[in-house]
Amino acid sequence: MLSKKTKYAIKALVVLGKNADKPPMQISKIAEEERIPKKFLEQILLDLRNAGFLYSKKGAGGGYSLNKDPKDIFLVSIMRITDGPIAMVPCASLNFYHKCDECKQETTCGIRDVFVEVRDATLKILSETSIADVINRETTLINI
Amino acid sequence: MLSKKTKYAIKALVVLGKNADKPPMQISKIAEEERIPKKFLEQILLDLRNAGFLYSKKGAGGGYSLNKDPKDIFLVSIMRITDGPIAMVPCASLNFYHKCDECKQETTCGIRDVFVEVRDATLKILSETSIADVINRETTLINI
DNA sequence: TGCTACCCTATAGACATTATAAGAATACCG
DNA sequence: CGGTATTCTTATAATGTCTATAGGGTAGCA
Repeated sequence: MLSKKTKYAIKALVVLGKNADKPPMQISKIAEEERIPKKFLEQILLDLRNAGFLYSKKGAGGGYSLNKDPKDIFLVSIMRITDGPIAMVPCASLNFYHKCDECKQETTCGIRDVFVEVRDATLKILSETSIADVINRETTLINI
Repeated sequence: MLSKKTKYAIKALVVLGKNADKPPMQISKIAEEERIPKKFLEQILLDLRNAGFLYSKKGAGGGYSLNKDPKDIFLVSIMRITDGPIAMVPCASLNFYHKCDECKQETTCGIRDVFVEVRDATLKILSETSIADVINRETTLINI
């Protein structure tokens, strides 16, 4: 399951992506528009900023704005910051690998083999889909 | 993330699949071989039995055996029993759907749209892979 | 009858997720 | 320069789920 943290992160980035040409947007405005608890969002945006996705400005008229082109922010990167591993089992994770406690022989584990396949299928989609794509999907969906 | 419950369930079914032609296998033996806490495994096997995947026999010489052909037990079915939804967001789940609290318009949600795609890719693999396939993968991996 | 092994319910323990609190630090603006 | 707006930081409360254990009940077999 995707954590709420990640879902909120994506939603915030989408809003900021739509807002790209305007002045910085305040936490409270994003929180209100997307119905996200403000203080929780505050932490999330900070993580995204520390990861280099956002630019922040303090003081009056401050707020957050994207630090990258929405085309260059992929869902997989966001998820790895906020949720961690993409794979469903730790032993199949590329970036957050660790051995399963009870596994005897990882190299010949059929379960792992299947979930590596699942991971790759998931990864393909998530590493090809950017914030810009999500925004495009929304406008496409509206016109159906 | 896959729960340990599900991983244990798959491991148990794989062992029982390899053991298909022999007399029933006791919980304690499965637990020992696969390094699964016995009492926890007990619950899991009960779930699988109630779902019709296992046959159980009480008394001396009793134990568990498969109630279906390993070819007909697919990972997706096991996961739905032990973990629940396959999708990463509840609003993209087929069997465990429920609305996201903060979502305003589900039909035009780009996030949901992406994760429906991820779900389908995952589902394709998990609903085509059976316990027999997992066993086959293991023997194939050994010969590499 | 006694042993073996499954069956069932309850609950404890550990951990992660989600959210809130309170204030510090910084930037803008009159 | 002082006040206000806003982000930044750390701590911690609240909740929930996952994992595991406990303890006894029940059915079958010799």
